Amino acid sequence: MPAPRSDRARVATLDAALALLAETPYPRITMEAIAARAGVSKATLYRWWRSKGAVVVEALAEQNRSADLHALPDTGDLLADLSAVLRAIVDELADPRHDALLRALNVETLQDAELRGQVLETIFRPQLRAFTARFASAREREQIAADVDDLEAMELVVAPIFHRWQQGTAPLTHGYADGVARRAVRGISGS
Amino acid sequence: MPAPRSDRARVATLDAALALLAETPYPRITMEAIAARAGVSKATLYRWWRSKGAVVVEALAEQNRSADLHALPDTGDLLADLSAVLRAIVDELADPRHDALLRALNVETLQDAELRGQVLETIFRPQLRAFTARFASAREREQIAADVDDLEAMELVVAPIFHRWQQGTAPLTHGYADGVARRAVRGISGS
Amino acid sequence: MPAPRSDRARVATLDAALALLAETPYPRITMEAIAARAGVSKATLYRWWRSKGAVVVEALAEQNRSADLHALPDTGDLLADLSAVLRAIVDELADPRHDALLRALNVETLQDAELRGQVLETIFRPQLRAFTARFASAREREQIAADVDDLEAMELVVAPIFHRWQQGTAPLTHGYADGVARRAVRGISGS
Amino acid sequence: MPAPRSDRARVATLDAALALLAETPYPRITMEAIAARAGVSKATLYRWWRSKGAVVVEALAEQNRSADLHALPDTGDLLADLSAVLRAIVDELADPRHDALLRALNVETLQDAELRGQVLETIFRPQLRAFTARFASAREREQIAADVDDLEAMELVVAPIFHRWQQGTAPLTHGYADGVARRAVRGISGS
DNA sequence: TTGTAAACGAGACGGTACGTCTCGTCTTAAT
DNA sequence: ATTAAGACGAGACGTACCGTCTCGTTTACAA
Repeated sequence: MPAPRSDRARVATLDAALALLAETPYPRITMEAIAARAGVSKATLYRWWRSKGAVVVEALAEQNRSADLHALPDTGDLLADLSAVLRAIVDELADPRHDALLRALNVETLQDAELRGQVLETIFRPQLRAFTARFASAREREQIAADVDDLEAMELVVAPIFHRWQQGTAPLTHGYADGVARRAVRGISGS
Repeated sequence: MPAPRSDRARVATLDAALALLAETPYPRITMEAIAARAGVSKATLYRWWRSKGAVVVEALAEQNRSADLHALPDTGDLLADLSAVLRAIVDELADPRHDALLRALNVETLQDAELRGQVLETIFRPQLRAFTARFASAREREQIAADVDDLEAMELVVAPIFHRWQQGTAPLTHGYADGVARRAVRGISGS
Repeated sequence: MPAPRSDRARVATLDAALALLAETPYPRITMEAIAARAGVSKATLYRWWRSKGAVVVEALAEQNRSADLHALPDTGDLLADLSAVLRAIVDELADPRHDALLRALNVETLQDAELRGQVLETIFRPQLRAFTARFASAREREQIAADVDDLEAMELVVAPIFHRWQQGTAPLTHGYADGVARRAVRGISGS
Repeated sequence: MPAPRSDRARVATLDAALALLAETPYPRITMEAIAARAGVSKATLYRWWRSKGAVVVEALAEQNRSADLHALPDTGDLLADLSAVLRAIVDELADPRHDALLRALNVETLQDAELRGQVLETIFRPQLRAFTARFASAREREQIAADVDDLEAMELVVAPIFHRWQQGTAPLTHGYADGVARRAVRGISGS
């Protein structure tokens, strides 16, 4: 009998969050600002989201759904394909917009296990599936050891990239992406 | 006649920060609380540190200096040694105290490039040197490919652990540590 | 054709208001709470009453109607009778329940002329009539000057009590009630 | 050693409160608005005053101090003097500005015993002293009964006026003021 | 000059209550 | 028996304040 949840409010909120993320340093974004920008009341915000992080995570998840980035190339050459993927990631991370977004996301998930789970489901999982697909084809060609599962393989491939990005241990270049791909492919290959 | 910077205040501040980190969720720690706990005025705090993050980073750096964790075992068996190291890291990360500390550190460095650099110098660099020492011995035995530098090797080894820890993609076990060590050693090996 | 006003809702609302008045400091009573307590929707509340004050005034008027406090003693001794009445008022005002109720009522009527009129009609007027009856009998005995009307007389009698109650200028005792009665009777007496 | 209370903030706050009282219906005045108008932070407001009412009471007390309305005429004719005073009060209450102020004041004191005490000290007491002075001179002429104290006398005189003002039982005219004065003087007179 | 203590302006926080507004359901009478 | 006006419950919504908190600065005094 009560009025159902307003989809307008929901969409406006997520849009506002994305817009603010694009123009404002993350920690300076406030619930107050999101509410104002969305033309939505704070009461409504807090009714549906626990925190700024929760809004942002859902916004990014939404955005991720529409985008169908989720397919890896399959030329038959695993090393080449992974190199391409890692280079693409490196390029994305070089974009200040994307960089800021990802930092914001990590700041939140570092501190909130529930959001971590949500990100896992809505953002990480689809990407893992893309890797799984590519790995399946590689396994047919016996390019991957039998005792390595898809998650382990994916993490060996991508973790060094994100590590360098996050810690800033050294410049994040295409060259590094190629090196990581080479070492990772060797690492997961059978014999 | 001018009073020089009070070392008492400095030490008290860093101690207070560490104490608070041990008992309070990081985002709820405030400069106010650090000042109160240290018996130091906020003015003094802000005179010497830019932010909560800066205090915390310096406190952890200090702590890191005293501890001499910085040496890897060298039994001649690279895989075994790295497995041991990764297992030790996994154990540390399982400690809620350590877990919270590292999350706090990452939250700050994600958002502040200057702190990132500071952490790099005072915390990461010493650890890298420990790996470098171990890798040098491995290179003599030709267990590491010539075109892999120490930083690249180290990141291949440790990044998957930290990735899984941070993202919570799956449980962080000794078994995973062993697997990562195995794949990474293969990945950086020559021939 | 339309559904008529639901008496159930009306009664439930007024009952809820009285119940809340008995247990909660007035300014902390809310329309929200009245609605919830009465099992009535806020829309219904606002359909029939302009404000919290309007609900409360009607509730008290209702309550006042059932009670037939409205008769003054008539022993022939005007001073004694008025003393008794004023002592009774003093006793009522000493009851925290009654005290709170009357404060709430005054808070509302101070700020809302319409409610003031309503209270005048439903609460004050019946009490005035009781005084009028007693004064009529006094006039027969020529105990009241001809140029003093009933309202003037009543106000001289009761106002000092309410003034002391409201302003807290001094303790509100039976002794004071007697004094006020004595002075007022003298004040309204002929020659 | 600490910074003392800022008099600038205090004065700005009280001024802002008075200004708002002059232009805005009392219940629509908010702490928020007072803070904004005064250029003072809400934290400072709440540091020094418990509530809106507390600010207003102090503001009016301050204003009252500067004004020295506090002296009654003394022509020797008690009735005439009191008539004049009551007429002056009636005139004041007819001024919408003053009316609103006094209603606001009563709304607060009705609900807050502490404020009531404060008003008693800072506003009522000085006025009582003025009456006391006039009554002293009347007592010398034996115009007041010995068993009537000054407070009792004053309340008999002024309460009917304020009662009619507050309850709106009938129009508040000079004629009524004269009548009240006449009855009250008779009521407190000896013989 | 340095440090301490506390007040300050700014403004976000999480939350409450307001009064309005859909919703569907239920209750009347007048068809 | 059907309809339609409208009262009703539930509760979501935008608006506006609440009273508290954090933060970095400032002020005034002490050492």
